[in-house]
Parts: sequence; C-alpha cells; structure tokens
Amino acid sequence: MRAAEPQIDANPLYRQVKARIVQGLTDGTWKPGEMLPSEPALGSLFGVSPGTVRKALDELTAENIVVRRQGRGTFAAELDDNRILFHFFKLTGDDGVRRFPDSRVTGVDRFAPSPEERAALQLSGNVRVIRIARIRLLDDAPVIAETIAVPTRAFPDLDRLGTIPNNIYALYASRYGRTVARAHEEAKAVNADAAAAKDLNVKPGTALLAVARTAYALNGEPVEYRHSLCRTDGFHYQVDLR
Amino acid sequence: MRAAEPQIDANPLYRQVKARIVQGLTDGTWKPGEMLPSEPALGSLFGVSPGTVRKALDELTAENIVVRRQGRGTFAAELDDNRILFHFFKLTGDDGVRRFPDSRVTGVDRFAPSPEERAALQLSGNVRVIRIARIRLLDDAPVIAETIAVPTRAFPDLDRLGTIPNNIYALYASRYGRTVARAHEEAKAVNADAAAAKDLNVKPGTALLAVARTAYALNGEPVEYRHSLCRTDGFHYQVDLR
DNA sequence: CAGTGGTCTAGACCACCAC
DNA sequence: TGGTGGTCTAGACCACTGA
Repeated sequence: MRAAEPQIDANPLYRQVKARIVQGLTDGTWKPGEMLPSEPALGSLFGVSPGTVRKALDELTAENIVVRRQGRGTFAAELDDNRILFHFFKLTGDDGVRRFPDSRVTGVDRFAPSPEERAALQLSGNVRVIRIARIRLLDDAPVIAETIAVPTRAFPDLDRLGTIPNNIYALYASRYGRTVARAHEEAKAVNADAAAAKDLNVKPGTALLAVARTAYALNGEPVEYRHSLCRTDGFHYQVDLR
Repeated sequence: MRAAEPQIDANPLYRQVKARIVQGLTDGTWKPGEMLPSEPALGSLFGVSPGTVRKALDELTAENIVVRRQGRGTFAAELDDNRILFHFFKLTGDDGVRRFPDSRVTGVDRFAPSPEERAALQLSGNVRVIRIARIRLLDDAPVIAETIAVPTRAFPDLDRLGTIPNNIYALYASRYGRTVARAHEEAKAVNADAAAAKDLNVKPGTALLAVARTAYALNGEPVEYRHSLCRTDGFHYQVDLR
C-alpha cells in the first residue's frame, strides 16, 4: 500500500493533526480534565493512521498540553495547584520544598496599560487592562507583592467578581476559556523602594527579585502580564537547564 | 512475525538503546561534533529495529545531546558558543540581545570545598577542589563576578594550564572528556558587600543577582559548582516556562 | 473482561545533501 | 547518484485500568 498521502501543506501531517487537537482544546470541544478520544478514534476522525496521531500526542505531552495515563486515556491538561506549582512557580524554599502561597488582594480596577503591559499583551489603540494588586504570604509573612494585568476584551467581568481565587489560572480556564499553556519570565535584582519595603515588611534598600511574566494561552495569544517583587531570604528562584 | 522481544530489563528497549548511545558518547566512541552511525546501522549494531533507534534518538535530540541534520546524519552535540549562549546562559540584555561576555581570570588554586561545593559535587572525605575566580565583562564593564569549583579527580591539571579559555565547557569536553549536558540553577537577590561592590564597580548595598549553578555531565555526574554575582542594570535573567 | 495507552517491528516514499 | 534523516502507514503484543 501507499506509504503516505502527499502533503498539501508545507507542514507535516502530524503537525496539522496537532493543530486540530489544539483547536479542539481552545474552542472547548475538550475542556481541561476531560478525556480525548482514543488514538484510533482520533485517527479515523482526522483520516490519518494511529501512528501519526501518536506523534502529535507525543509533542502535546512533551509540552504539558495533554496528559496520557496508561490504561485510562488521554486527557486535556488541568491547571491544578500541582501543575501551577511545578511548571509556573519557580520560587522554592531554601530547604527545597515548594508551597502554595496564600494571597491577599489589595486592589482590582481598570487602567490604561503601562508601556510594558501594552507591549507584552500586544494591545493597540485606546484599550484598558484590568489590574489586580495582591500580596502573597507564606505562614502569614509577606513574600511577594505583585500586580497582574489582563486585557478587558478577554476577561470582561474579572473586576466585578467580588473575589479573586488564589489559583487564578484555573479561573482563566474555567470562566474565560483561556488556558495558560506557557509563559516567559524575566528576572532582575532591585533595591526595595519605600512602598515595596512596607508591603513586604523589609527595610528600604533590601535586595528583592523582580520578575516580569508574560503568560500565553494554548493558541499563543498573550493573556497576562504580571510583575512580582519577591523576598529571597529563605527562598530562591529555581531553574533546570539543558 | 513476532511484534517484540520480551523485555529483559524493566526499562523499555529504546531506553536501553538510549543508554548505550549515551555510553558511547561518554566513553569517547563518538566525540562532540562527530557523526554517529546511521539509524539502520545503529539498529543492526544493537539488534533492534530502526524504529526503536529512532525513538531513542528522538529523546536524545529533545535533550540536546545529539543533533540531527536531514540529508547529512546524526551528530554528537557540541558545546560551541551558540549552544552555551542559548542553553546555559540565561542573562540577556534588556534589549533582548545575548552577547558572550569576555572573562578576566583573577585566581586559580586548590582549596578544601565549601559545604555548598561539597554537597553539589557529591564529594566525601578529604578531597579538594580547583577553584577559578573570574570577572566577566561586556564592553569592558564588569557584569559578573564568579567562582567555579570542579573536583580535582576529574580535572587533575586544570590549575596548571596557564590560561583558562572563555568557553570553559568546551575545555571540559575536549581535555577531560566531561561534556556538560544539563545544569540546575538557583537565583537570589542580594545586597552587594564591599568586595562585590569593588569587583563589579557598584556601590555597596546595590541589589545583585546571585546565581548558584550545578552542572552535570552526560552520565549524570556533577562536574561543576559555580557561584555568580551579576549586575542586572541593563541585563535580566530570562526563562521560558511550560 | 474490554478498552486504553506503551512498545516494537517492518517497510514505503519523500526531502535534503554532498559528491 | 547514493546515502541520510523525515514522515507516514500498518499491525502485533504487552501492561495497566476500571467495571
């Protein structure tokens, strides 16, 4: 039999399959935590062999977009606390233990975006962002002061919810259909100014880690720009390189 | 025909193949930059099908241990400046440009390891480390002050070379057969003490990024513990998360 | 027990590269 | 032109899961 259909696109078939699966995850066909069809079922759905579906799922698994469990099925990834902690939270206790910090929201409102927010969120024209300010605490001690900016277009009523949950990425997914798939972070060391010193209960001038994060949805759209000031006495920012 | 040989180990066959390829890279059968045998050749060498070799090479490619080039072959990865810059050097100019800093070595000698060095390099007993101190410069301005500690056992004459090249990982590979495959980094913000302030030409108390890196060879052996103090005015530490 | 993913094999054709 | 990796297919058996 023929080994392969000729490729219509320049993209290999398995990448087209991958894109169609991402599309299904983006448009809500399969919601976070739900099971996808089996590999042969996806193969007949897309008109390709199971091996090609498998290669697409291999890449999606490597990117943490999908989770496969032997004997059970393939599932749309969830942004549960564990996933957040190990993939999107690089701050770790000096003893190596990672804990989920509590949060105390100090403000939610609409603003004109700062230049950084405008660039990171790819905004143009006269749009506004919803900006959340919060302090994060471990054992009731403040360790992070951060502001989170999201575009009003994608999150129309985020400022009218009353309460902002601690795990805000789960809210992005469940209420606004925006599943955070990846993020980019830039870190600097800065001396605490008066406001930061007060928020974090340190002396002015204390060295703090300033982290600027841009988070992206499954389809690549930027959904959040976050700026965090972190105490690093007793904590560190941890990265594995290859 | 039979679909698969029964697995002797608990490990799947392709991981055994992967381990044997890593072994060949570790023991010098294939040196950095050299071409490996073709996929069918590796298959008959190890007595497995080409598909199984391919799966092993897929993983090695994902881990940047080998490089495949269509039409040419599969090659043992090299630690050239480009690889170093994009995989092991997270400091980037605020304009997004990455440049290779020059280095000025200020000291090379043997010491008893510090507790951090002892733990990271998994040393025991009464061994010593070779410790290199250097200042790294961009446009003749000091930006990083670092000490690099390596075990004397693996690097017996590193302190008698006279000169230490800027790209020290290429030296580890070519002279000592230790190819750095991955690393772990921990970052903190600290206030500059008097010595750091002098080295980096900043005022005492200035916030600096302190990065502690442990680097591992292909076989998982720790080969280097490095502590770096970095100015982050004009630079930032950059990470992508998934 | 039936259904799922995990592994392994076998072989076809294509795209790219060096000679 | 010949050799390489890149893609795609087809189908076998194994290991795990849950009813």
